[in-house]
Amino acid sequence: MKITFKGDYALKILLDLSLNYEKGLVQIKEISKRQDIPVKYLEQIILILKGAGYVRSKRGPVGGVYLAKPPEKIKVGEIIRLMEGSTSPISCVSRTAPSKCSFFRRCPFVGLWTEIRDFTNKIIDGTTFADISEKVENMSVKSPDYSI
Amino acid sequence: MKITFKGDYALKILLDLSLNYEKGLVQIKEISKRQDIPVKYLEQIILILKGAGYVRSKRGPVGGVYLAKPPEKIKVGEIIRLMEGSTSPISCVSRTAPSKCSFFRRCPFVGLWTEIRDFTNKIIDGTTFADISEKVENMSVKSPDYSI
DNA sequence: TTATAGTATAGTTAGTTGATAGACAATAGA
DNA sequence: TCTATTGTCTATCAACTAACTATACTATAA
Repeated sequence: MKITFKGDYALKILLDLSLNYEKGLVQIKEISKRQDIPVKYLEQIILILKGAGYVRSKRGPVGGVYLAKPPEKIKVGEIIRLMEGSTSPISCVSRTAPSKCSFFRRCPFVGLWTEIRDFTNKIIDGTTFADISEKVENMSVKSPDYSI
Repeated sequence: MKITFKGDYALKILLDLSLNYEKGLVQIKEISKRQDIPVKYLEQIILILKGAGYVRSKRGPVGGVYLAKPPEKIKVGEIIRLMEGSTSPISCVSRTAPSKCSFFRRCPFVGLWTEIRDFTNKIIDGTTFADISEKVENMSVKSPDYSI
């Protein structure tokens, strides 16, 4: 698994929205500033998140975006797969988009890739944005200037 | 960690040389055929492996390439890092080529990336080409047409 | 001397990443 | 209704990477 800026940005956006889940609407501009993401690029990512049902929005003045479901219902893994595709180290062991390899049936490396894939999935699917938010809040107690 | 064709090819090359460790010289052409790797691309990979000290060669007729050290002294992880670079899912937690992130000190995602990085390293550094060769040999007993 | 086999480096093509630009659509409030 | 504000949509682009492909060169055994 490789996380690019796109995936990293998406995670930061969802975390920002999670931390503001009770408040409601948040403006794209604000997220851009807080998370240091180019606003025009951020807009595109928001559209993907909207299309996948994680975010809803309201246009016009006092408009903004907000989470479509509670943070505890959104796994980090879902967002990574949405933005980056398969989490497998190599496509022959991908569950979401497998590719054929003539050696597959008897490839001596497959065991390694499968172990790594399974562990990775366990970690990222075992963490929700509620867990991540909680971490942030715990950090904020100790250092109140936390701004993410 | 993402394994591309380059890395995948390199692993297959080293496995081929490991299986032929006792025999000695192996021609690039032969490896190309057995492992189904474009010969010109394979040559480039061999040069990288040579430069890093894993392979030695002899030119001219009856020339060829061979392993510079025994298979049990070569970890899969070394080759992956040589060909693909860092094994970290994201550069902020890379040990080989770390990058700065303004959120790093208090990023709530870092824990996930670190766990994945450490597990990945454990797997690929805990396996040598002797282990992989052994797997192949065990497979071959059951299905003698194994050609990798 | 010549065929053989590795060495070295420079292209090439297609696709991806990380943006930027600009026109458009909805809506709250004057 | 007009206008400023905010999100929506599509196009474009430069830089980079992956995976080859091409070509000239060097060493060596017979």
